[in-house]
Amino acid sequence: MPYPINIHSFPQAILHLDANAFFASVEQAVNPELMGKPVVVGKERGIVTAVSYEGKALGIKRGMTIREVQKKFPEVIILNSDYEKYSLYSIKMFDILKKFCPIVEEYSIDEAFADLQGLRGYLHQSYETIGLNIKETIKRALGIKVSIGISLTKVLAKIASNYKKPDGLTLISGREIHRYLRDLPVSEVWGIGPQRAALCEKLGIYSALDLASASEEFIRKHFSKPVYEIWLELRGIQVYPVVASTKDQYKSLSKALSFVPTEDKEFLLAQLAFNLERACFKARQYGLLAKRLIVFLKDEEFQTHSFEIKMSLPSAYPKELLPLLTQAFERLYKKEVKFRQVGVILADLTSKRVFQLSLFKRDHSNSQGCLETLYRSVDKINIKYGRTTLVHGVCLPITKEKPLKKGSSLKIPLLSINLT
DNA sequence: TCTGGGGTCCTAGGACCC
DNA sequence: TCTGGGGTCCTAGGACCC
Repeated sequence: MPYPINIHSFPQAILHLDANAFFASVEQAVNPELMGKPVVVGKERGIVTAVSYEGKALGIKRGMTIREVQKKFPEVIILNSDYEKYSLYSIKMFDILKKFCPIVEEYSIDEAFADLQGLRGYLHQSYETIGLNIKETIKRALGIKVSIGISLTKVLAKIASNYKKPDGLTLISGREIHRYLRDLPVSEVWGIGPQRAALCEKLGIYSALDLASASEEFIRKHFSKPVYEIWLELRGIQVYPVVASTKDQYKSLSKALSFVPTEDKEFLLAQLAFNLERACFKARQYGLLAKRLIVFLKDEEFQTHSFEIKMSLPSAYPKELLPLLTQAFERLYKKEVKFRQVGVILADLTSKRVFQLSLFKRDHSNSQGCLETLYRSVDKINIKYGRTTLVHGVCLPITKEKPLKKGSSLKIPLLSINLT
């Protein structure tokens, strides 16, 4: 396939790799019988989380209910999602990419950026050849098709990888940028969401080229910093570096659940407490402790109301955090307002090991040590018998009448204990 | 004591992404 | 996709301090 591109005009180059319909592709790769057939993942949630290209061709989209798919397309193969399997494939895929270019940023489970600058000379290959080799190696080793885009900046590389979707390879050189931006709606540029797109339209900017051609003065006058940076990237000026790092370190960690809007105070607090349990559980699994706790409620108009509490000692233990959660909730709750979602964020996360080695040296005689021991046992039981076997009593009213939104399946705790 | 200007830090809320 | 869940980063405004 010809790529009529002057690859010698690259002063710098960034590659974006995007696995196509990743979860469904992995399932097809694992089970060759599924190859070429419409496959849908997300059975356990009742909602389509991923669709193979054969399924997309039928008109199946993300977010559809599984029931609807079964009814309309009985031939479709419907599977539970298996994150561990996908993570494994993700790691293998990125490992291959790293063999070609050492500087790789794992952006999400199925996307990565790589800095190609200087590699052309080093590998004695054109960027196009490098891209093709990466694609072929991944296809051969893993049975997965990916799309690759190569251009001057991250934003342009994103546009390039998106240009030809299943199994594509697109290079955008400096002198060709305008050709790719001309027919691209500004709302499809990475970083331009509904709000910024609406502002663009108001200012007479419709295509990505309109945005890129605006003057610096105009951009600075009407837009915020992120849009200014996108503007630079569209013009081929690198703003966002490729940060080589594995994406396994969280800066924050959150849990939230939506329900039919209610002002039931006991119910809302129970939901919050349950979210806190889940967030803390996850933090403990990663060996993390939080220095800040943020509690938020979303009202019927989708406005969020949040309150932040700083902990004197980092924690991932509901026993310690529940009183703080309750305080925060009291400040945010208004009895005349209905809320549709509540959640917690654990922020300023630090590694448990580092914290303990420096301060406590695994001393179990202090309260933190006791809590850690206690929760280690709780976690063992919950892992063995289900995540909500042991929870704090305050969570129990989540089982109250409030019907949950479609598709959500909340497991009801078997047992609650008062951890003292 | 008042006025003014300017810097930094913090926090609640927004916007966006996958 | 009339809006699910889990992340990151930015910003406006207040508090506080010279």
